[in-house]
Amino acid sequence: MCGALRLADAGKKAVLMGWVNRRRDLGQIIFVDLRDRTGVAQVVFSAELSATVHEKAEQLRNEFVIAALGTVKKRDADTINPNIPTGEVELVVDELRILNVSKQPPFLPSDTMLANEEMRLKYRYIDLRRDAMQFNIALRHKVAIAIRDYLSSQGFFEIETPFMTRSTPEGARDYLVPSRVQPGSFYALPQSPQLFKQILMISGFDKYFQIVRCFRDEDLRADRQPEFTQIDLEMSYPQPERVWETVEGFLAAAFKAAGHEIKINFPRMDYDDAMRQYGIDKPDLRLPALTDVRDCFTSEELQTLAINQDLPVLAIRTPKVGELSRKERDDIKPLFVSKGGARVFEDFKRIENKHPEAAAKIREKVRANATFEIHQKTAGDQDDLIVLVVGSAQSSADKDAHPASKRKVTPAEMAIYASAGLLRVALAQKYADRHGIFKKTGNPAQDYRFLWVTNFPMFEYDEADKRWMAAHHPFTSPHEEDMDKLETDPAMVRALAYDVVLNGTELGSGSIRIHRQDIQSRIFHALGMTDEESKSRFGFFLEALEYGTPPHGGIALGLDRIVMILAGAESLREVIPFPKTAAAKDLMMEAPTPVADAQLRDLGIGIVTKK
RNA sequence: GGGGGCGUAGUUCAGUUGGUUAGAACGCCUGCCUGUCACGCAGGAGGCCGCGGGUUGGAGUCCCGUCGCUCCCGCCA
Repeated sequence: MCGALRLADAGKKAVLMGWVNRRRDLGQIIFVDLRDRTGVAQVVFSAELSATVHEKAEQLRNEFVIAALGTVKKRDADTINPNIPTGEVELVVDELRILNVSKQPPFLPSDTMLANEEMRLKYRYIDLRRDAMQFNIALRHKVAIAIRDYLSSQGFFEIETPFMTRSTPEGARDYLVPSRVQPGSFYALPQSPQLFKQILMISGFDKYFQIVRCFRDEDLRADRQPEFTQIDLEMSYPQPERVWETVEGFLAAAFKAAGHEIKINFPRMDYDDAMRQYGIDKPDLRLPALTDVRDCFTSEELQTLAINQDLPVLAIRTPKVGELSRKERDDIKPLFVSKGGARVFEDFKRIENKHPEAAAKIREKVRANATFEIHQKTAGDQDDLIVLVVGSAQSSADKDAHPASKRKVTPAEMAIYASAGLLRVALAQKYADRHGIFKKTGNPAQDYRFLWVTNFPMFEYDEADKRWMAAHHPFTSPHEEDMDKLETDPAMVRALAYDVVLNGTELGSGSIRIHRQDIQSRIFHALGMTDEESKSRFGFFLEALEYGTPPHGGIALGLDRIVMILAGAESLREVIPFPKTAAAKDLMMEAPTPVADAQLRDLGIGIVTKK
């Protein structure tokens, strides 16, 4: 293989096959960098050696596929290329076969400048030839194998579950597959194998896993594709800690396969604390926490500044960003998303001018608050950017009206925390070059900040539908001690649910499940489902629960996201060979497409054009 | 569903206040070149300025619409 040639091979006969990555035609001598999966090697065509071979080599162009037969030669000292692993040798060719020619590609795998997304996706087979993509796909393979091996060694069985299954109206939109044999009926592609894996527990396969494709027909993001791969697992009789150990074990194996030794026993944090300290349920621990600096102001000051005294005043610290110019302060504004009554006080200078005492207190308090920070030594506090997010004086007048207003973090407070949490991340991304926190240090303990977020609320209130929804999913078990509040005070019920978070990305989400039919029914009730409804949607499952279901629980992690972070990529598209665009299209295959009328007739489907 | 960014040569981009024949780099083609490795040198070809409409004496540039790519909010049990 091209990339494998080494000094030790000098003198050997060799055949290299691959693509012409670059050619350098010097007249009587032609150099070609030949590329395959393993790397590049220089092959030499000399007119002196063979006029016919040299003549043929003159026809070579980028991306031609060739076989070069010759002798591996140690390069002269002054012609060694230290920039490539094969740079000490070259293949002196005495026979050249052109296996295939190539049209001029729209872009070259060797280009330093990246073509735009549209081009890359349309000509994905060329984009995938690039080193970076070859590396990412190889990394994905290694990670998947490591996880399989680890889970298998821990006694887990990899068991497949159907792709054509039943639509469940809860949750994400389903991708539907029409049935020809049952006209008018549809299968759904699984959003996850949730019910199947629970059924497997009921079936006695007490440790299950699967690296499995899941499908959700929702709008995309850089870290969301309509089809994505989960590491799905479930086990019988576990405490949450058993699940966490398992996850930490396979993540350690996966990161090891990628060359990183991570420390296990990830820190744990209650959902409430995550929201209060970071304003988000997936905190990026690399960045400083939020600080409530309400007590740094006097009551009069708060009034003067039109700040709501009953709501937190949150300081966002972004290290080493320094003071912002007038223009930069304007640039921040679009980053801010107000969740309801929240307002941004981007001009900290104004507070320093008018309320110097408060400003000094804020600086002190913010710097002292470094709960989970481990490596930001700020050179001096002048270097930090401080932005305040506050509640408008008139906001949250009706706060008691909300069904969740008795929670530890009230909905009105939550709006401020959430707004600040989003801005905190947005600022850090915008000024990443200045604070350098996102740059890899080579120390896994700093580069990869894992976290378990636990004790999520069981239900979220849907303002639009005026009803409670399952925060995780309706098969999640409530805390034992909250069981009595299911009917009386659903807002206060905590779930035995947990997320594993890495650097602000939710890697996975799981829970201990309900294993008793009566409790499952109560949950469906709490979600506003009648007996008839729950029976028609989940009857088979409720029935299964009645035949000796062991306690069980599990989790599912996004393989794509894990690989994305390991690859240092900004988008899932960089680690998925054939991804879809933001509009869920495959630009290479040109999917989806309309289908022939005959096909539709066969399925008993008519198309209604939307206005 | 909403908001932001982008769309000009094969590719990546520049294009001033609306003003001659729309530029650069890389790639491509031709020629020269025996140690290059992002080879070099000389010459050349290559443009529906995403698409449609409007304003204007005149539009790559301004306005409206539309399509595509992208990021974010909503959404993703």
